[in-house]
Amino acid sequence: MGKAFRDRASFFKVMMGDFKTSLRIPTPFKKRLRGKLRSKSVLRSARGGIWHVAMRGSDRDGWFFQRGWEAFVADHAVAVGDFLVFVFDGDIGFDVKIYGKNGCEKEAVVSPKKDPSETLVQCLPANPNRPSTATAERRKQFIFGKTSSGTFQATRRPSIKVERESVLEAASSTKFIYPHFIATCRKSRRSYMTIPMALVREFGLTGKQLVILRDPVGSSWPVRIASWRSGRMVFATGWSDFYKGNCLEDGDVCVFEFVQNASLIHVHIFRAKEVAAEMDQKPGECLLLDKKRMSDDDKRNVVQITSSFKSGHSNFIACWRKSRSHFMTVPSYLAREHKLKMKKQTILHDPCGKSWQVKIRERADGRVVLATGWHEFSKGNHLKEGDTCVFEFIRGGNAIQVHIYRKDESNTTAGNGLKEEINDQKQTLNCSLTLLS
DNA sequence: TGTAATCGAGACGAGATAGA
DNA sequence: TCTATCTCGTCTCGATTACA
Repeated sequence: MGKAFRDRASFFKVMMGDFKTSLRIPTPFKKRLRGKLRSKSVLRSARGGIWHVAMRGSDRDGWFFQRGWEAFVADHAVAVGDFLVFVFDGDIGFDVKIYGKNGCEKEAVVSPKKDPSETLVQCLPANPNRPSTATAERRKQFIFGKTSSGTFQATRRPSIKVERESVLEAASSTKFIYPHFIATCRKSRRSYMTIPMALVREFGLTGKQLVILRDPVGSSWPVRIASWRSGRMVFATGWSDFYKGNCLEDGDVCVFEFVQNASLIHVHIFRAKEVAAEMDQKPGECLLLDKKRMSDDDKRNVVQITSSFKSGHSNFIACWRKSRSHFMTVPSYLAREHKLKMKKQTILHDPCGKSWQVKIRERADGRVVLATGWHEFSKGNHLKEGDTCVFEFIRGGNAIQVHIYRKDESNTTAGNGLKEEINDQKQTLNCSLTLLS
């Protein structure tokens, strides 16, 4: 067990009176840390999310958590009589533990607030010129793809359950200040955790032997970094202690946030069971292809779509590119699920209702692609670089409804009631295309 | 224009090995 | 014997290149 909660500056507050809009910081605490506290601070809850709060006030009238505090209160259902412990991390903010009136620690009620404009953008693509880093993220997307049957069918991962998609989404949607990577815990990896090569290169980890992992409750865990013969770098000795000490389970998602130039790594934990319970009523979401290759605009565009697009059918999203002008790869598990290899051809329905016959080809490496006919579909629907297509398998997979989200149109709606506008976008698009034709 | 082959990189499961 | 650590082979994809 590493450095514990009690070893850092901290204070506690019992929630009384008008605590929902602002919270007074004890004056002695403020004086003690004079110069160390920032006007913009962050609160980290035990479940791993981050809330940004502004610190306002004066030495005469006292200092308060204000803007942003209200959201923290709401997200954690903080109530009168709750007991909160704030532990200063010595840098940017506080780790917060919340105890209810029954004396037990409370869990967060909802996921940290999402900001579609920033989601996905802060995950570190260490070197955008290297396709391999995109591959890593891309693979995660495929691994967590959803089928209409609600289970995953990746060949090598037959037992993965649907909650993993949710917990990964919750982790991906949370804002983090520093470069970070996201990894799913598995029993088979309880004794080590692979570090993406992008981060290894970015932080020069090859020369490092020890890092400190800080868990959500503020405990520090020294973990050795091992370099394997394959070139892979992993959290080795010490990781299993962290795994057990934080009661990690198969499917839980950890976000490793590299602070202080990677000598200290904050680990945010998203428990699969908890997130799955929250997401129970959330219908199937889309599978996104190779988001790391996208521009920031495209990412924002797609995030808006994924947050608004709901379907009971299996589906996937792809950004249109010149390299995909002649064929479009279908994720392998969806191809298997709908037996596309046997079908040889399928029907694409565009947003105008027009049908396009497209041949299905199996490439030598086993990949299934939309081939002859796809190019005509692209031209006929005026697809351009950056446009986003959602492929929804309908009629038992015998046809595919293609929803098109124009890059230009999406950009113009950014920031203004996005969800409602995106929901209406299909209709707008249908009208504009009807006019064009 | 359309299709196929190849490459590179990393995730992952399974199994081997080392050590307590 | 059990657990931790390490290695290997398989799988996946987009990009690139070659060819018809």
